[in-house]
Parts: sequence; C-alpha cells; structure tokens
Amino acid sequence: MLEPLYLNLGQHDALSDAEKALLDSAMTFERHFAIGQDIVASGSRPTYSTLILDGLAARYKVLENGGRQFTSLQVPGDFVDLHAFLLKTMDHGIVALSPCHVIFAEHSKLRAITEEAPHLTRLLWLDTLVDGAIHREWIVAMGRRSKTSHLAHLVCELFVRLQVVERTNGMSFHLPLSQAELADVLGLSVVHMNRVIGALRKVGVVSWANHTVTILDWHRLQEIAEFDPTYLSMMREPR
Amino acid sequence: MLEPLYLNLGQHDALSDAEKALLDSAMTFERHFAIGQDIVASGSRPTYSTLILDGLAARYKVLENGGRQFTSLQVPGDFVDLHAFLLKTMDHGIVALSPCHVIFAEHSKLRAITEEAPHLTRLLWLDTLVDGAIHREWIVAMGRRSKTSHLAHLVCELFVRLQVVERTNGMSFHLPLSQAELADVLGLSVVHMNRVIGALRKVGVVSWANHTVTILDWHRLQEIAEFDPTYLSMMREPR
DNA sequence: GACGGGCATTAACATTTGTTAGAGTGCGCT
DNA sequence: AGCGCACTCTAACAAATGTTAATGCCCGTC
Repeated sequence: MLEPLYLNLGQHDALSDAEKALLDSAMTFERHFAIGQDIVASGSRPTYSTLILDGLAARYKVLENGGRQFTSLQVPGDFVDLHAFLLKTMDHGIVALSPCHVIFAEHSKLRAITEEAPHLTRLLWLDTLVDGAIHREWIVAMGRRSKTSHLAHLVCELFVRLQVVERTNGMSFHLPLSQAELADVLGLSVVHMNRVIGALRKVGVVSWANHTVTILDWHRLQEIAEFDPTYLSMMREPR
Repeated sequence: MLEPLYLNLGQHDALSDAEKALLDSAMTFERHFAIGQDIVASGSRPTYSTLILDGLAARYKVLENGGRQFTSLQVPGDFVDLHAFLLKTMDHGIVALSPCHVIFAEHSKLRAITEEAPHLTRLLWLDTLVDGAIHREWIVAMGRRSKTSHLAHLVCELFVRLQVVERTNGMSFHLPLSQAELADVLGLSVVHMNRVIGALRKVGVVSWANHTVTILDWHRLQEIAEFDPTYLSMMREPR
C-alpha cells in the first residue's frame, strides 16, 4: 500500500523494516478525490498529513485578481502537506489534478516518530527539504530561463520524479494537465503556453498528445533545460 | 551571541534554556565574509551549517548564459544552509550581499540534536519549512503578481523578517542591494528593475535612497503586495 | 581638483508576452 | 446523428519587458 512512499524515501537512504512498520502504523484512513476537488483547503489547520498513493495533485495560491499559481506538483509517494505538521496553518490549497487516491497520517503519530525514531525523522525532514530544493529550481526557471527551457526543465523533473515511483512507461509518462493548468505552473497566459508547447514540439525533443508526454531525445531535452538532477538528492547515502 | 537565532526560532514556539544551551554547544568557529564572497560554494559538501549573526546573504544559481537568480535572501538569525545537513550536496551557492558575520554549527552536533532533543529538532525542521513557505510565496510573486506588486511584497516580507530579529529602525531598514542585484531577485533586467522601483516610489508608499528603505504607508503597501504574513508562521504555538 | 569606476537613470527601439476573439477538434450525452 | 462543452490552436493587436547605448552622479584615488 505504501510502496510509493517507500520508493520516495528510500531513494535517499535505506529504510529499515521497522521504519516501514512505523510509517504503516502512522496511517489512518484512505480517501479518493475527484479532479478539481480540494484535498486540503487554504487556511485550514489539518491534524493529519496527506500521502498520495495514486494520482497527481498540486499546491496553489489564488490572488485577488483571480490569477492562480501552482507552486508544486505532487506525485505518488509525496506527502503533500507534511509541512502542515509543524507549520500548523495551511497558507495555500492543494487540489487534485487527476483522480487521487490518498491516505492520511495523524500528526500525533508523526510527532511520536520525532520523539522515538530519529533516523526516520531525518528522512521525513529530508523529504520536505527536497520539496524546498524543487521550489528553488522553479524560482530559477521562472526568473532566468527562457519559457521553452522552463517547460523542458519541468518535463525533465517530472520524468525523473515519476521514474523513482515507477510511474513512467519507457520514455513516456502521463501528464493530465490542460494547457490552462500548465500555464498556471509556468506563470504564463494560456495563449503563450500554447506557443511554448508548440516550440518544444517543433524542436522535436518531445511528443505531446492526449496528456501523454514522450521524450524523444533525452540528451537534447536535458541540454535545452540545463537540467541537473542534483537538487533532487537521489543519491542513496546515510542521512 | 546567538540572540538572532533565539529570536528567529523563538518566534514560532518557546525555546527553553536547555535548548539554547544545546544550540550554543553545537557552534564551533566564527568567520567574517566580505561583500561578494561566497559563504558556501555550489557543489560543495559542507560538514557544518552556517548561521548569520549579522549581515545579508543570498542563495543563488547561475545559468550557462550567465544569468543569475537569487532564490532567497537571508537575514541575521537564518541558517543559510541548514538544509545541507541532510541534502549533503549544495546545489546552489550562497553569497554575502553585505559584510557578514557568521558562525558554524557542526553537522555531527546537529545530528546529535535529532537523536536527543526532539522538540528542538522540530524547531529546526520548522525553520527549513518556513524557508520553503517563503520559496512558495516567491514563486507566486514571480508567476502571477505584477512586478510592482512583487517588489512591494518583497519589501513587506523583508521588513517583517528583519523586525523579528530587531534589525529595523522604525519603519526603515537597510537594504544593501544594488538594482542589478535586486533584478536578480525578481528575475528582471536592470533597466526594468529601475522602472519598477520608480513606479513604487511614485505611488508614494516607500522612500528608497542610500540603500535604506522607509515604508511611508504600510497599509497601502500591504494592499499593493497582497501581503498576508501567514506563511511566515509567526504565531507562537506548541510545535 | 582631475580622473576613473560603479551605479542609477533615461531614451529609443526590439522582442516577448498578454488580450481578445474566433475557428477547429474531440468527446460524452441525449 | 446532433448538441454542447471543454480544450487546443491561431490571428491580430496591445502591453510589458529586454537590449543597447548614452548621460549624470557619487565617491574614492592620485
């Protein structure tokens, strides 16, 4: 059941069976969310954290003028609101971008982990640190990359992250985002988003149809994106 | 000596004397950095984390075309590379934007804290989570705010953060950034950065000269920025 | 006091990005 | 089959942002 979480945490350092059992025992009930439903509401104070077992979700904020910005995309194995365990109040919402199957971990249990399982605590902490590293990469992409490069970088990142949790199919993966939603990831208008996707298609490094992205030339895509996966900390080492 | 750190961590939850002593004992040597010097190099694997006692620093990445993007600004009381304790490899550099006085905390000591002091561990973890929350706010600002609003938001954020560590002077604070550096924060060209600063000056909510920013109309500045400090988690509550 | 360097500012022009509008496409529903 | 709906794609034009270059200002050095 928690396989995606084991894969996610386990990419950074070995997870013992005892630790897996601890994580298991922290989980309470499961739930399914439909596309567009809020998994966590902005302003709420959840008493549990949400782990994605299957589906794609995103963190977002909405401004007064109606503009929406996604601040992260969350794949299976991600704790979408682990930070709320200590931050307490959600300063953003989390929405399901595809049908999502999730399971909840009680904060009281997570707290117990911090009291009794230092190594597992560090791995959970690390999980939120990688989150931050991804945020930083997004900031760089938004500020200093060309839009084509930004999109290419996003494709590289998603491919690698999905590969870790075994959600890729060869060089393809499912990306159930409309162009309007993608525009809210990159911070563009829908029209320009469409232009940028067209540009990336035109250079021939990806094919993109039916919400399926296929990487045709990984090397060149990585080059366009200046993608260096260091920030994802995928090296397994003692933490 | 560690007063700024106590103020920073203490804003979220009470710090006991024992915890302060533990932090004290984690510190090793101090050092000064001149403007422009790298405090931590990209690609390095530090064995200690760096706490700013005085000065302003920034995390940054540089792209192949020479473009630089700051991903965060760090004020006194900030652990600029606490994340490297678990991330291990620095995927970005950290540079001194003003003369910086820092002190180093051994990773081995931080590890010991995670083994023996769960509450303090949670506070340190929280510190990195606030970091992430700031990143998210920056992503929103870069993607969906007008440039004027983005700058206004930055001013609000810095003012509040500096106030916590008692580095403000009434409604003024020192901001030793050139417009070129500021441009690398907002992801703009220098010329446009100059236009945006001019625009913010023109509406009369701030005065900005000699690297000193004075907020003339906090209420209206906050309105322009749509600034809501929730993400900084400044409420003191059990964590 | 003359000189030079870094920084702020402005202008003119080029390029990117947004806006508004509409046409085309695929798909589920009746 | 026909309809409606959401989404993709394009065009034409408007606005924002970047580039290049020049000017002025402040300040430290000789």
